[in-house]
Amino acid sequence: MSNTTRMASIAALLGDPARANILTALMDGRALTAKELAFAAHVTPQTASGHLAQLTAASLLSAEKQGRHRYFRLASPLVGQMLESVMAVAGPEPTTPTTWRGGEALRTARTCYDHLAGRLGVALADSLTRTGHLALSQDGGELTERGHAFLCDFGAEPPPGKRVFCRPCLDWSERRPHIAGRLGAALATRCLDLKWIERQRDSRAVTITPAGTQGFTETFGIELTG
Amino acid sequence: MSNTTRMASIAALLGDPARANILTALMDGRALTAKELAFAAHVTPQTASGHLAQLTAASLLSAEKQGRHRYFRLASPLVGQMLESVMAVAGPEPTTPTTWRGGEALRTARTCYDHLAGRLGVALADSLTRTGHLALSQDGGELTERGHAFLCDFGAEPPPGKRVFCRPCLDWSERRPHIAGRLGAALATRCLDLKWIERQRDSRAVTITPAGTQGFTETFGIELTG
DNA sequence: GAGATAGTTCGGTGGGGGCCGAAGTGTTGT
DNA sequence: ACAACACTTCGGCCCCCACCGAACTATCTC
Repeated sequence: MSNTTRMASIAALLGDPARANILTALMDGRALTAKELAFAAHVTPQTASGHLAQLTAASLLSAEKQGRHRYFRLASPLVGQMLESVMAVAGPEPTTPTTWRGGEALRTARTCYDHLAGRLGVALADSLTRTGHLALSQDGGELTERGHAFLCDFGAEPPPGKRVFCRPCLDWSERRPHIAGRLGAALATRCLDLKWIERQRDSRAVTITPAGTQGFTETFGIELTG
Repeated sequence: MSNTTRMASIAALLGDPARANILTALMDGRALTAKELAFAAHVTPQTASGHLAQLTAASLLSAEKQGRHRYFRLASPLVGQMLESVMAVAGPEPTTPTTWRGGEALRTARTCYDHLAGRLGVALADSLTRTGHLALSQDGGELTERGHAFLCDFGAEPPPGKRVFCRPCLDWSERRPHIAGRLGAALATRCLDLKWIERQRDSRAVTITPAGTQGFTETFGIELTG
């Protein structure tokens, strides 16, 4: 296969609107699920699945399986550079401010299923670990006795249930683990109840209220500089 | 039209093998005719004409008419950067050495119809003008009496004919005029007869022989540093 | 185990677009 | 005037591929 033929096949992948939407949705470095990408591309999940298969086969995307989800991200910074250079030729606006700010909000704090992710989620996990309340291992986590008391006091005692108690979940924007499982869900629920955070419409992003800023600092020693 | 849609339509233009061949053929900054590009893309002139129309409509190429030819070139350096970034993702080899050296050879000296172009062609025009043998204007040129004698002595007296005697022709790699018309053809013919230059197979490039290097220096004061 | 959800595969449909032959326009050179 | 040449436009053919509905697998929750 010649040089230009390879180039053409790569460019052809970018040339479909659905795939272009998928790629631009991933341009800020986050990893998204197939369903989220289908929504971003305005196509059904089947169609998106086909596109995602093509993009990963061409090594434009890398995929990682996590539970019943598959997270996709740009395979390398080179791909992002390519997209930017095409956008530079295509249009006057480099990137719309709204898109970027939405991405920034998601990086700061967002939900991941029913628990917290983003800088806030990672900071919570760091705080509990650093203070000796929680021990996170590769595929699980245990509360210490002090940690259990601490969380009961906070009002985030995890309810009983068959679901796994605590599990580290790789945070795709921070690339470090946050807390999932019943424990993670209880923490998120309690923070919502306290109105430290608020869900946003049509987005997984959550906003940190002024009460939350104070509370996270006083209770967990968290200062988010985002 | 949204941001990503514009990007997709640009990328779709690169996504066709014929158009990709056309664009890569122009990557070294030269301007080529529609027919040459059709050959490079391995399609018929009609097909190439359609592709060229699309590429110029999208402002990826700029076209300039010269006589019965239309010269196409990349519309801006941004386009070249885009192509390079796609190639960077597409393949391990940035550019094959042979392609580049061919382009370099063409820049040094080549034929343009029946006269000389490239650095050599421009240098010849410069030399004759500087020494007061030739006066080039916007759309023509005249030999001085001394210039006529000089060329007769050199053995490049232009034959009579209906064709225009001398005309400046914009050199697409040097972006400065070289000499066309009967005068340009006579110069080229004489240089070939003297074996100062030799045609190459399957290319418009010409090579300068050792005799040529000496002759161009002694007779015209030309030193090509290419 | 039952139900829900994420993702994939398969088959059929439809539209878009690349390709060339033929014919038309404009320019060049004798 | 005439032939040669560069280039374009038109018309029709045909293939490729994006798309979705339906059905299937895998995982999670209860």
